Amino acid sequence: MQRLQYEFFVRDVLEVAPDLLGKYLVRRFPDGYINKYKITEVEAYRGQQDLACHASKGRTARTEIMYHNGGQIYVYLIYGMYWMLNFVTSKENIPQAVLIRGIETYDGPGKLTKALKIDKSFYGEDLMASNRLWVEYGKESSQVNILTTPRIGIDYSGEIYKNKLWRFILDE
DNA sequence: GTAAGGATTGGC
DNA sequence: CCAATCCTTACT
Repeated sequence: MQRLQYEFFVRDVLEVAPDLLGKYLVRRFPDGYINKYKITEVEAYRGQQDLACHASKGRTARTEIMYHNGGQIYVYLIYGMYWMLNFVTSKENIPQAVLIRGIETYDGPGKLTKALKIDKSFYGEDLMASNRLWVEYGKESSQVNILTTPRIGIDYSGEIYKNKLWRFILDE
C-alpha cells in the first residue's frame, strides 16, 4: 500500500492523531525483514500552550524536531529505559507531535519500541525518506470507530490540559 | 556542577 | 506498592 505523504502530517495534531488509527506502521529491520503493524492507540501533544507537551518548556535540543514541518520522527527516552515514538505534525514553528502508544500485537509505548528496535538513532528521521520506518494506508476502508479519553501519565499538566480528551483508541 | 523528575513497565 | 535507570532541564 501507499506510504503516507507530507500532506497527511502537515495538519493540526488533533486531525492527524485520530486519522492514524487503522493505518500501518511499517518497520524494515536491519536484516531486511519487513513487518507491518496496525496502529491502535495514539495521543496528541499540541504546542507550547499544552503543559503536557515537552515543547511547553520552549525550544531546546530535545524539542527542536517538533518545531520542524510535519513528517519527522521524534524519539526520546523516559524513566531511563523506554524509548517513546512520536511523529511530528503541523507546520514549521508549531510544535506538535503524536505519541504512538499501541500497535497490533504490542500494546504500550515502551513495549512497541522495544519490539521494533527503535531508539535514539531514529530522532529526526523523515517518514517519507526513511528505508526503515514509515506509515502506510490500510487496504480496508478508513471507516473506524474511535474512543477518546484523557492522556496517560500527565497529571502534572494542570486542570485544563490534563483533562483534554486527546488520547485516541481504535474501537474493535 | 548538582539535583529533581519523568508521555513506563513489570515484579513483589 | 515501588524500583529500575539515565537523560533533560533548572538552578538552593
